[in-house]
This record gives sequence, C-alpha cells and structure tokens, in this order.
Amino acid sequence: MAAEAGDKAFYVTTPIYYVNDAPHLGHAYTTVAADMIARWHRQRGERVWFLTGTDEHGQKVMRSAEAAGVEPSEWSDRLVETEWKPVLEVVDASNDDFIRTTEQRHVERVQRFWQALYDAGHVYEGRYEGPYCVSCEEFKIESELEDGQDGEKLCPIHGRPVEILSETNYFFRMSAFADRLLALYEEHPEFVQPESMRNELISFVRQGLQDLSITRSTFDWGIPVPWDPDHVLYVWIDALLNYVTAAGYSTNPEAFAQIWPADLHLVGKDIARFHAVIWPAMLMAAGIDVPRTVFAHGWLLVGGQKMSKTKLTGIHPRDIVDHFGSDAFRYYFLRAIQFGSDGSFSWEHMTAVYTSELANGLGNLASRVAAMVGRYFDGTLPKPTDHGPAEDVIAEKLADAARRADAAIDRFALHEALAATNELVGAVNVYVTEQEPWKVAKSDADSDRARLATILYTAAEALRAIAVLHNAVMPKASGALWESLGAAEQLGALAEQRVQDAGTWGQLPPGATVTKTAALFPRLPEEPAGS
RNA sequence: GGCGGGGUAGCUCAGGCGGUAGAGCAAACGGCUCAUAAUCGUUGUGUCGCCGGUUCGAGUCCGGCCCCCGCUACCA
Repeated sequence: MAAEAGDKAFYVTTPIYYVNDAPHLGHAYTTVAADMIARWHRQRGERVWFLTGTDEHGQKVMRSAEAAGVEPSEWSDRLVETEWKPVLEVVDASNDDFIRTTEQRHVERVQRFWQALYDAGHVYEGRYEGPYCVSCEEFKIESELEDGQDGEKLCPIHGRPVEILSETNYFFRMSAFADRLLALYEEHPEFVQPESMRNELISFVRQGLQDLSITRSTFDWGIPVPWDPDHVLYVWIDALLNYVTAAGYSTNPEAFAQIWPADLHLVGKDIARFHAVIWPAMLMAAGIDVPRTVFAHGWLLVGGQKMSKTKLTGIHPRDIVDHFGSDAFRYYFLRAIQFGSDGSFSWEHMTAVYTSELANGLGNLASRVAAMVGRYFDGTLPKPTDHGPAEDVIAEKLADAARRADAAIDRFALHEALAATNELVGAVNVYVTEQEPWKVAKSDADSDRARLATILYTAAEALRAIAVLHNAVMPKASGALWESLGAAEQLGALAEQRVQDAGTWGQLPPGATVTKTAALFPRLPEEPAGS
C-alpha cells in the first residue's frame, strides 16, 4: 500500500491469548473480527498494523506445565507452535505481527516501562493481603471462593478453609488516575464501546480506584522486576504492555510513532476493564498516549451458555472450518451476531445461514451469471448498451450498500456491513429473475441482444462490487469470484480495490473474460463432520 | 443487596416518541428454468414474562411480581 511516510498506521489488536489451553471459538471470533476490520482498512488504502499474539506467563501456565511434566517455557513453545499459530491459518487471519510475552523484545521493553514508572514514583512497596490456600500454595480471589459452614470461605479446589495471608509486593498508584480516567470517558465517549460497557466502567471508576499490586514473589514464571529480582511482574501488567512493546516502545521511536496509539483494541467483554481502566492508567503514568478505542464484544453462547471446556461446549475452530470452510466461518460469526452483543451458535443455525445466504444466495448468483455469459456471449462480458430504469435501480442499490457498509465499519457494526452487502445480493437475484435473460436470449433481434447484454453486464458489475465489499470477510471466495469475473486482469488485484470506490458504477470493463468456476460455496455434505 | 441489560412468531432477533405487531430463516402454495433440487412471488401463525393501573386506545407509560444475564477490582 502506498502510504505517505509519516502517516500513522491504523493499528488494531486482539488480546494476546493465554496459552493455558488450546484455542476455542471465542478466541477465533475475536481474531476474525479484528481481521475483517484490518482488511477493510487496508482496502481503504490505509496503512494497517494488525497485531495478535500469546500471553505466556503466570501461575496458571506454570501449573499446566507442571501437570504436563515440562518446563513452562517448553509448554508455551509447544502450544504456540501446535495450536495458537496454526489457528490463525485456520481462520485465515492476516496479522502483521505476532508477539509472545516470552520474547526478548517484550521482556526488555516491559522492564524498561516499569523501571521508568518506578523511577517516577508511580510504584511503591507495600503489603498485599488476601485469601490464600495452603494446598494450592496460592492466593485466591474472593469471587471464586465457596461458602463453608459458619461463614468460612473454602478453596474451590481443595474444599478447605483459606487463610488470610499477606506478602510484600509492589503497587502501582492507580488510585491517582481515577479522575483522569473519568475525564477520558467523558471527553471521548468513543473510548470504551459499546455504550453499555462504557456505563459499567464509569460507575466502577466512580466508586474510586485502589492501587494495584503488580508483582508476585511466590513463584517465578514471569518477567523479573528490574529493581527487585525476588519478584516477577503480575501477568496482566506484563501482558497489557504487548500492545506497545510490539510496536517498538522505547527502542524504536520512529516506528513507534507510526503505529501508536492503537486505533482499536478488540477484546471480549470479560477483559474490558483491564483494557479500559488499568491499561490507560498505566499509559498515563508513563506519559504515553492512550488508545483511541477499546471495543468489547460479546460472548458466543452454545445452548444458551457461555462456551466452556468443562461443559463440553469449548469447540475448536477447526471443527467448524473443516466442515464449512474459513470464509463461511468468518461470515457466519460476523453476520449472525450483532457485534458487541452475545450471540448463539449452533450447527443448525450455521448450516441454515450457509445454505441460504452463501450457497443459494451469493454462490448461486455468481454461478447463474457466469453460466449465462458463457452460454450467450462465449464468456466475454458484453457492452451494456441498453441501460435503463431497472439498471439504475441496481446501480443505486449498489452505491447505497457500499456507503452503508463503509459507514458501519466505523461504528464497528460489522454485522450491518455484511447485511448491506447481503441485501444487494438479494436485489440482484430479484433483478435477474425479473429480467428473464434466458427468455430475451431466444431472440436474435438487435434490441433483444442489447437487452440481454445489458442484463448480464449489470449482474456481473454488481458481482464485481460484491467481491470488493465481501473481500474483508471472505477473502477466498471473493478472490475466486474476482477471478471468475475476469476482473483481475482488467482492474488489478482484488485487495487493491478501494472500498470507497466500490459503489461507483461501471468499473468492470466489457470484454472481460467471465468463467464459470467451481461453486463458491458448495452444498454441504449431509452430516456435520464434528458431530 | 445495589446498579444495568433482557424476557415479542417454530428458531435468531427488530420495534419500543402509545393507535389492535415486524424481518430473516424454517413451513405451505404458485411462477420460472439461466443457476449449486437453484431462483422469484404469495401466505399463515403470535394471551409481545405475570398481575394491576393511567388512557378512547399499551409490547410501547406507571406500580408490583416472576425468571435469565452482566457489573459490584487484582483467573487469564
């Protein structure tokens, strides 16, 4: 992409995923949403930086590694290579970088960050006090404790009473930033989205903030605290920094200035607070710009419940992609769920959407148009010499769909962007049916040939725009459609087509070679592969 | 307990500034035959969570109640 030197890139991130376990649909959902946004911005001609990665420190990873009988670093390496990196291929993610919190570039920069805050007086030594389970050898959090007899609090794993212990560790003076955070939410309503999450966080911060304990000394799988080697940094405090360490914080100011601040941190709603309270407070303390927007999406529900391994609803993305393909995976989750709200997933619903909208809708439209150009014009796109009112309607709908889709992306209404394009597909199917080109084709009269040519051109030109508008969600199928329209040799690579121009009528030049290719979305085998 | 969101056709959800309910999918019927048994058209259906109130008239406003979910700080 030709971007002026000095242009700031559009920087979008997913959370870095905790390597405690294998990826499930929830992770893939976030990745795919971020990926669509990244691809869309690239197709606006913007320079884009799309980051994802893995979070590898902390007690849970250490315990998982222990349970597997290997060192934490070995455990992480294995999961990253066999699960987390491969799943990006599975869902067709186009990330520009992948950061691991165990990488040297991250560790060094994190240490530099905290040393700076320590030097500036934002960190002090204090005592952390909390419920501790002797059997687990770790501190517990209030919310996970179970109630025992006469008010005792029990460890959920061992069922035995917890003790209140304290340890010395370091605290970040987060309490000092409450007012500045509230001012941020006030002055930049777009900082936390959706609105409901913003309200929740405002009421949370209004209650006042406590200082945050940022180090642990009871285990060592973490980044060493530079001024006190007996401590490691608390995972969150290390993990959040990935967004700046990957961007070159503290070592590469030129690169950093072109990427930071992040335009969008996409997160699940369960970790919104870390991203919209703790994270900006850390950045404020360091004198670094805060990100522009933290968007919290909803959860995927299976059978009405949040997905979880223990309830056997932790579906692996590959299970679905193997059956439906990566394009359909991406399309379904971004189209069927209002982005920001929780959404239900079921094989049945996904099958219904695939069949109706992709196979019978878009796929069949592409197929019938290509077949007719082949049959009636030997595969050469004819000139539309009889453009009339019916064609104007299609041209207008196309322009409208392109406008709506582009505007929807800026509101993170990904489902609306897809709905706009899907409606266009429907309109073109209606148009083709009403114009009855197969009947017009029965006559060799010049006026009928002109009409036939115009009908097929119109449908093909609409498909051209549909390929452009759907490229960010379904890069494979859109690319196949692009090829089938003969657009590549005429207009250049699909990825180079600007979404802003997608709605301009008449781009696909007559003379293009239209080929009927394999079905874009083949009919599915009877039984879902994974069920 | 407090705060917030939600309970609407078989399914997923819109509407929610009051005027006897909508979309998509699924279903039924009809048209068409270029196409992936596809496409197009037509059609139905709903005690709009429960009870009461205001009103000529209430999913839509008020009061009460029932159920579900989220937040109420250090699991990522």
